[in-house]
Amino acid sequence: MATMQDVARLAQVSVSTVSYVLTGTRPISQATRNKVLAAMAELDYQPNAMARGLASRRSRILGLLMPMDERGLGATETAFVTGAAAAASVAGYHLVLSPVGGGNLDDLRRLASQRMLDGVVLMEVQLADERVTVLQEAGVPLVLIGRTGDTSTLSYVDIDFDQTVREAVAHLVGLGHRQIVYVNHSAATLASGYGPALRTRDAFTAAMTGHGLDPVMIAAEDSAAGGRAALAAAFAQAPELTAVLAMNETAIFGILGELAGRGLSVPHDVSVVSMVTSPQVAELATPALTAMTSPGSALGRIAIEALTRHLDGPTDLLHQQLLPCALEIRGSTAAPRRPALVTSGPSSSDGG
Amino acid sequence: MATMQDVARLAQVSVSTVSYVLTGTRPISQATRNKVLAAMAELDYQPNAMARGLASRRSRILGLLMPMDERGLGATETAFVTGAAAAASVAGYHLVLSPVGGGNLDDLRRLASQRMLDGVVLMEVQLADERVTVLQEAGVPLVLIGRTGDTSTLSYVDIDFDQTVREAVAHLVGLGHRQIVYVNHSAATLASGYGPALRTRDAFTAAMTGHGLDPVMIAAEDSAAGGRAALAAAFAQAPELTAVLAMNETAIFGILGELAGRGLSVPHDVSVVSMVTSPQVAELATPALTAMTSPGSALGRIAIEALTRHLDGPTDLLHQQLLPCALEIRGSTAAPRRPALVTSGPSSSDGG
DNA sequence: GAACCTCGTCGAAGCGTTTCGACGAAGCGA
DNA sequence: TCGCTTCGTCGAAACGCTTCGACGAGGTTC
Repeated sequence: MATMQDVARLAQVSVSTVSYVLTGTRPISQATRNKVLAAMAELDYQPNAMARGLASRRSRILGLLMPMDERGLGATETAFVTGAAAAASVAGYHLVLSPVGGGNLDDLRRLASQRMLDGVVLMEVQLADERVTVLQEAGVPLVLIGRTGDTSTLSYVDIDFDQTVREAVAHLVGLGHRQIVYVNHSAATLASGYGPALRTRDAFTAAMTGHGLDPVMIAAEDSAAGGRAALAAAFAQAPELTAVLAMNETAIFGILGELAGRGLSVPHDVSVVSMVTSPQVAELATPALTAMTSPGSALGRIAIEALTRHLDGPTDLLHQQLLPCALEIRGSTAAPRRPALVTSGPSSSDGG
Repeated sequence: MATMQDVARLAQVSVSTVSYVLTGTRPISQATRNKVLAAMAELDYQPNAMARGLASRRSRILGLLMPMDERGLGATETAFVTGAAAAASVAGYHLVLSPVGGGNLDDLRRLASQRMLDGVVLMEVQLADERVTVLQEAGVPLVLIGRTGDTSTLSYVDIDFDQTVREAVAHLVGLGHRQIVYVNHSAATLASGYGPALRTRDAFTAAMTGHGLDPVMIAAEDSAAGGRAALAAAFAQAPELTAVLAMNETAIFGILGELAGRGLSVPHDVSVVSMVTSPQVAELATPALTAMTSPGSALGRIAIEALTRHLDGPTDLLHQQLLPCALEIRGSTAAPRRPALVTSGPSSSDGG
C-alpha cells in the first residue's frame, strides 16, 4: 500500500504537489506532472478513500435508498439501480445501496449523520415520506425517484403517469375498445398514499372521461390471487369489458390465469395492457404482453446526474423531470371481437 | 456536527476516554461512561465514519459484488441481498452493493485497493472467476455465494444442488413419474462454466440413474421462447414425458405457455417442478408452481456472518457450507394420468 | 512495608489526505 | 529598472478519530 508520501519521495516533489496532480485543484507543470504520474504507476499507487474523505469532507459515496421488501425488486427497480450505478461510476462516485425501509428511520438518521454519504437518491417515495424529512434535517443532498405530495423544494425524476396512462388508453380506444377496466394496486396501497397508484387512478379517470367513456377501476392485492379476484370484480362491474389495463405487475399473472380459466382468449376476447413494466416481465406471459415500458435505467441515471451536478457545482437549481413510459405493442392487444357500440368519437369499426 | 472533542469537553474527560466508551477497547468506570453518554446524547453526537476509518484502518463497509446484467435480479437474488444487508446491519457494518460485472475488472481492482471495503461477498461466482484472483491479490477478505472449481482456499456458502435435485426427482418419482425431463440453462451458460448449471446437470443424472431412470436434459435459452423451444425438444427426445423439472426460471413461463398451447394441462398431463425459485415467482404461475424454494436470505445472511466473524476475530478458519432448497408443493405436480410402466423400484401405482 | 499488579484515565502521536498561506521565479507594463 | 501580477511549488496545519505508552491510585502478595 503505497501512500502519497512514497509517491512524493520517488518523484522528488512535495506531498501537496502530488495531491494537486491528482485532484487538479492547482496548476502543475507538465514536467512535474509526468514525474508524479510515473511514480504513481511505478508504485501502483491508489489513494486511500478514508483519508481523502476525512480531509476533503466528501466521501464520494452516494446512497441509493430502496425499501427492499419481501417481494423483492422487479426488473423495473433493477433497471433504476443499474442506471444509477453506471451514472455514478461515470461521475467518479461509488453507489451504496441501502435497504432502508419504512421502519428503521433511526438507521437512516445514523447513516445520514455519519458523513459517509455525499448525497442520496430515494426510491419508492410516498406522497408523505418521513425519510425525506430525516435527510433534509441531516442536510444531505437529495434527489427522489418518484414524488412527494409537495414537490416545491425537492429535486425529483419520476414517471409521467398521466401521459403513460393516456397513451395506454388511447391505444386501446384506437383498437375499438370502449369498456376498459383499470387494475390498480391494493386499496391499502392507495390508502397509504403511494404516488403511482394515486396518480394513475386520476389519470385513468381523466383519460377515459376524455374519450367519453366510463372509468372503472379495481384495486387488487399484489398477488396472483389478487389478480384473479380483481378480474372477477371487473366482470361484475363491467360485464361487457373487452380490455384490461393493469398497473399491478404481480396481479397481472393472476388476471391472465383467470381469463384462461374462463375460456377467454387474450387478445381476442380480452386485450391486456400492462403498465410500467419491463420487457423481461412482459415477455414472460403467453402471449407476450403489450406494455408501457418504464424508462427504468434512464430514471436512475438522470437522478444520479442531477445529484452529482448539484454536488460538484453547487447550483441551487432543482431538477424536476417526468419521463413517460413507452408503448410496446406485443401480443396481448387487438381489436375487440365484438366492438362495443360506438357512442362517440371517430373510433374505427374494423375487427370481427 | 459535534465532534469527539466537543463531547470530551462537555463531559470533562479526555478525547481518548470518549473513544474508549464508544469502542469498548479499554475499561471505563460506570460513572465516567455515564457522563460521556450523557454528553453524547446532549450534543446528538455521531462519529465521523471517515475519521474512524482512517484512524482504525477499517471502514466497516462490506461489499456485495453482484453482476447486474440486463435481465435484473430475480426474487432469489434479491433475497440474498436483503439477507446480507440485515446481517451486516446487525454486525455493525454497512453494505455496499457494487454492480461489478465481468468486464470491469479494473474497477474492481481499484475498489479493492482503495481500502474502502473491509471485506467482500461475491455473488454469481463462475467456476473460474477472475474476480476472486483480483480480490485475493488485493488482500481483501472474501466469501463467495456459490463456488469456484477449486474451493480449497476459499470460504463459501452455496446451494446444495445435489440434494435439491435429488429431492425434486424423488418427489416426482414418488408420485409415479418415470419420464422426467430436466430443463437447464442455455448451452452457452453451461459452456461458460456456470456452477449451478453444471452441478444440477450432474446431480440430475445421478438422481435419475439412482432410480433406474433415463436422465434427459435440455438446455434452454433464458427466455419464454427458449422455454417453448425446450419443451418441443423435450417431447422430441422423450415423447412419453409426464414431468418437467426446470432450473431456468425464465424459460419456465414459456414451458407453461407451450403446454397450454398443446392442450396439455398442468399438473394432470404434465407435472412441473421449478428449481431454486422464490415463492413469489412460483405464485405467479397458474397453477402455482411446486418448487424448490431457494434459501436466499439465509445464504446472504450466512455469508455476511462468516465474513464479519473473520474480520472481527481473525480466525483463519474457512467457512464452507451448503444449504438445500426446500420442496414446497403447490399446484403444478400430481400423479401422472397414465403412469408409465413400472420398470423398477417400488413406486406406487395409484393415480389414473 | 516494599514490590508488584491492575484499573481507569490522560496526552500525544499517528492515520493519509486536502488545502491554505507563502514564496521564489518569471513575465509584463510603465 | 521597479513594482505587479501570475505560475508552480512547498511546508505545515488541519480533518476527527484510534491507539499506545505512561502514570497515579488502590489492591495484593509475601
